[in-house]
Amino acid sequence: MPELPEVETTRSGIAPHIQGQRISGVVVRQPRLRWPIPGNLGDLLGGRTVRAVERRAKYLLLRLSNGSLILHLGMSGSLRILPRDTVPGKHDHFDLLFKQCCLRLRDPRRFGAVLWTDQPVEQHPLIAHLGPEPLSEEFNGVYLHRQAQQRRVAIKNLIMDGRVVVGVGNIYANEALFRAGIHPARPAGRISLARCARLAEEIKQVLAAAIIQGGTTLRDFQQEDGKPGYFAQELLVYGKAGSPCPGCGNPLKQQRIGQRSSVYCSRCQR
DNA sequence: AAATTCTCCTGAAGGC
DNA sequence: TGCCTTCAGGAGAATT
Repeated sequence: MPELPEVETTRSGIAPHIQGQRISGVVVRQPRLRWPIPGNLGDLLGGRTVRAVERRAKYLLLRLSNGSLILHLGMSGSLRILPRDTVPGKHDHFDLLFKQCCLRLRDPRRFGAVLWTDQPVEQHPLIAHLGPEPLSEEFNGVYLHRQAQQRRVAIKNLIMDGRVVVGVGNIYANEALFRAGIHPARPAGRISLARCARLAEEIKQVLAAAIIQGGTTLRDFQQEDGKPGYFAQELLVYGKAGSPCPGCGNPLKQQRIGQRSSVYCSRCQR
């Protein structure tokens, strides 16, 4: 499922194909995503050139001269670059057509989004109140520790809260907490500065490593060329409940924390 | 105010 | 073989 590494992999994959290219058409086959795809996208986008392909949190931003197209992959979405005449599949909901190719959104569970804004994208309601990027210097141990003060919520929920830090979804939250030796259910306010620093560092490390591998493919995720991401083979705990802990050999436990499945070692993580 | 629950959706997997 | 139930989850909205 697309988290930050998968979205960044998608961004870097599609950018060379569409940056500087003119949009010749828009196809909407199924407008009912998380929010309806605007009906006038054809008029807004037709003939415009994609100036830049950027990412903020898990949102992809296609910058045009008259505004920005905001794309979100939800949890089962993927974007591919295809020949223009490729026959669409069942869940291929949206195409942007270019002279040489087609950018196609596939999203079986339809939790994704295709939105438009003609305002500065930083002011969009979905983006304006987001926390810092995890790979930025702004996100560090001191910052995380400060955010955790007086908070009784589980640390795993805190690092998955987009107002605190963006882009950390369930897979990488589990992995980072294991690598940092912190129990996912530990109250956020009861973690020392040193351990917050370790956690912030592990979040950065695991995200950066996953970007290099092209993200994690469990079921749906595909890179822009249709290939899977290869970070799944480097996951230490996610999806491995019952297996021996890579650190101590004890069976990994699974527990729901904040409606999310969490995997951890009760011996290595405190 | 903070924390929890609900909601959208499809497909895989398990039970009988 | 097939139908039913359960689970998975990003993140905004609603509720406690």
